[in-house]
Amino acid sequence: MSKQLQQKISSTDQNGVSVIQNQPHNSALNPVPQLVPVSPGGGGKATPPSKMKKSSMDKNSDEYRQRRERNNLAVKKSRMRSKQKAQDTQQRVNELKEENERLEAKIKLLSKELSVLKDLFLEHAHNLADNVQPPASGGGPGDLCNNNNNNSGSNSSQ
Amino acid sequence: MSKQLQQKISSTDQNGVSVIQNQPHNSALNPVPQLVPVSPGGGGKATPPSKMKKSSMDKNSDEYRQRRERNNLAVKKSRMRSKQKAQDTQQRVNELKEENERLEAKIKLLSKELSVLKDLFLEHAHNLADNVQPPASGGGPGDLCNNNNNNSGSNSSQ
DNA sequence: GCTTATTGCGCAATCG
DNA sequence: GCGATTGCGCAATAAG
Repeated sequence: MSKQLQQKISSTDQNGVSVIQNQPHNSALNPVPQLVPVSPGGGGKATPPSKMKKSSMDKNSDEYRQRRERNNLAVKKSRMRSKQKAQDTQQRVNELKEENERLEAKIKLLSKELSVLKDLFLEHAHNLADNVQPPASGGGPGDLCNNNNNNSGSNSSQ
Repeated sequence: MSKQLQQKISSTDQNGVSVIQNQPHNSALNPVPQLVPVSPGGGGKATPPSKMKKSSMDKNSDEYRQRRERNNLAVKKSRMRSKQKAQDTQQRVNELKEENERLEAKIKLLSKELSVLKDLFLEHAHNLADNVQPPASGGGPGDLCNNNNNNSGSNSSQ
């Protein structure tokens, strides 16, 4: 992760020329009339800086083709990985979303349970304050011995 | 989103030739002696199928260059978006992870609260049983409110 | 049937 | 020197 100038540098393309002539070795059919510069070690050259690194710069060179092919392979591999990673990340998102929902559901349930228990507590406190034991009137669940059974299904492991 | 054959088809490259000569119009510096095939519509062409769709196939054609340039732009744009999207996805993962942790913490807290309340309840129930209710005669367990309480401290979720 | 968007691929520069 | 990444352009499709 440290490429910025590459853009400019790579734009060497602009002045340069890239010829692609894809034929490793099996040249059974060679329809292309060989339009390669073929000016590697030779003389002239009009390219400004003129690098001329090695003889490997030869497009005809066997070595050049090998290097290219290897690089192409590497590129393909790298891209596959990259794509795979992206996919994995996407999947991770989905998984996390699901887990989130589960957790929220659990929170909801626990909250409800807590609320019920607190209500029970309050009511009981009232009863104590008012009297000692008024007959449980209507709505209120005065039954203290009937509470901890709703959580039976809430222990869904993780 | 449906490419599979493209691989094979695109490998037309293999027999074909791709010449890149990057010079929109601004040819201030033109060190390269123009090594373009220049055999678009003109000459024989040895490419097997030989499509020759239109005159737009001319590499020299002005229109061709324009289309190429536009496509290059589109490509760049598309790739930028793609990259952006990937980044966003990654970020989403981080956010979701954080939220997950928050939720789990909350669950832990609620569970603890619940546990405490339940214990309180139990204790109270016992008191009631002991005091209000006279000890039921006989050895039988007169405690009616005591059946499912072993789980008091065992709110171990996951 | 045009245009733009997306995708696979190869090249070259660069990084590690 | 070598493989891995990355920006870029090309061509074939897909999508609109």
